[in-house]
Amino acid sequence: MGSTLAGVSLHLHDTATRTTAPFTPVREGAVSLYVCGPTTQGAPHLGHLRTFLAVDVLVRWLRRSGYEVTHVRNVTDIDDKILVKSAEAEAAWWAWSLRFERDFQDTLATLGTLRPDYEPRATGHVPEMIAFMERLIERGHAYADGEGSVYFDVASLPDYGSLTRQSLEDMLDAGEEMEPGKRDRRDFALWKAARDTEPETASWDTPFGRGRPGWHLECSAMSLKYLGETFDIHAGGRDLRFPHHENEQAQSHGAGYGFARQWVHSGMLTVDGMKMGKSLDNFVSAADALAAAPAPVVRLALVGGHYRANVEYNDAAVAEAQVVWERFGATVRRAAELVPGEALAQPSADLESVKLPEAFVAAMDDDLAVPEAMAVIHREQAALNTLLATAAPDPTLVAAGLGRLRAMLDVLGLDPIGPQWGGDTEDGDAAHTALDALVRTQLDARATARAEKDWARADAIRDALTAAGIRVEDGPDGARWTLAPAN
RNA sequence: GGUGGGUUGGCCGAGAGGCGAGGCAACGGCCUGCAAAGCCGUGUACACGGGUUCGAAUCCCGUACCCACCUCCA
Repeated sequence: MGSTLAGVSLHLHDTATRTTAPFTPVREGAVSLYVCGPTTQGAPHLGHLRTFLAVDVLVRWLRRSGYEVTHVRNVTDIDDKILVKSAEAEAAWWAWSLRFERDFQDTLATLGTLRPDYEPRATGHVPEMIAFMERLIERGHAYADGEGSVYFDVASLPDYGSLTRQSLEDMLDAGEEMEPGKRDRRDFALWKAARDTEPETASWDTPFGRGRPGWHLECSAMSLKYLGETFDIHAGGRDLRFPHHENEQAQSHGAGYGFARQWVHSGMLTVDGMKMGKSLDNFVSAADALAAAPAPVVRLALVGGHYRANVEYNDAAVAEAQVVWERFGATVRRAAELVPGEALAQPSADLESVKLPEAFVAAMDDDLAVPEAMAVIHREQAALNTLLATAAPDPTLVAAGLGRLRAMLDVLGLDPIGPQWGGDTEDGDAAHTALDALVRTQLDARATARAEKDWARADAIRDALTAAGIRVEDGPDGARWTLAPAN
């Protein structure tokens, strides 16, 4: 690790400049990355997950490239909707929030994502937010309305709108109702005054009155605390660009901080071409998706496209991912059987020493061109399959090909026998060992029948195994078996 | 109305001035006792109309349609 950093190779697209340029972090060899995490108002759906999966691939690639990555993903654990929904459910807002925070974390773990280095909660950073607001007020970019709310003075910041290229005049046209405490309807809330209808636990005392965090402010405060005044990458879903990211940037620039040097925005997950979401009621919950297909298949369906493009999610896409995933697994397992000793249970860490094919590196370095990288993976897989089809494949060559294939798949979090999918537990499992012994007796009987050219008996045995969900494959070195896919 | 993105073969999906990325499906072949798996081959596609060029899916002009954000949204 670390040695691959010779020269800048990764090029990343920056939403702010709309260009793809060489990536150079503030601190050589280290990358600081902030991503807007979930608002824990409800169960995760696939649209939410797509962003975090895209970031996961980015983090994996940065680490694989030798960077030391600090990955921070916040949890918005208090907001209007959390209060409304928890009240409707007659639950404490904080219990409601934690429930879905855990749901998100469990789901992301199921999908094989690496844990962020920290997942700060908004409610844990009230003092930092107060300090941030005081600083903004001092510098003339914010004002308190005297009722407990604090607003950002949009007109005070010349570069407001620069991230999304919107002019202040145009924003006036989008007619939003003027809230009483605002000086200008385009101003946004940094801090929201407590309301009588809301629980006592949902507000905090501040010099400006009692209230609770505004959505935008928390991200500026938390990124400052954990990543510093200037950090490398701010990531998030494309739909967050305005107002959220624009407002975050306004706050941090207004406070005199460099803030994010680069913006990475992922495309939306779509259904029939339209953004998956609650408002259209076209979303697929993570739970439903994971009940319908294995986790790695869902993962493949979500990370297989380019991160900046929209990804269409439907039954056909899942079915295709399923086929591709099974083929990856079949090739990797067949190859692993031929590599002596440790290779079977080779931990992912060892894959880091594998030299990746240049075409794969070039694809990933080109703004994470996963579809192109996939093409390289398929080529490597075909070559390995060809090798495996020969009578007595050279184990050294098999090991090399297997290492390359697994290492590439691992970058996408899709190594079929990697630790995130439980490793190669199938072979260590007692039930599997017993089943293997039983199936072997059947296969031996079939081999005898075949040797005697008793095709009827041989086929009857195979049919019985097939009916039991066992797929028989004849190869140059005899028959092998696999469990037919469950889904 | 403003801002940004898009329209590629049966389906999905890259590419971005000259060589048909890749995947799924289909068909054909090889292998096989037959299968399965695997391998090989087969598709001349780039919304429409003009233009630039020796050459355009790729550049320019125009048109149509779609999507996202501009309000909470990953």
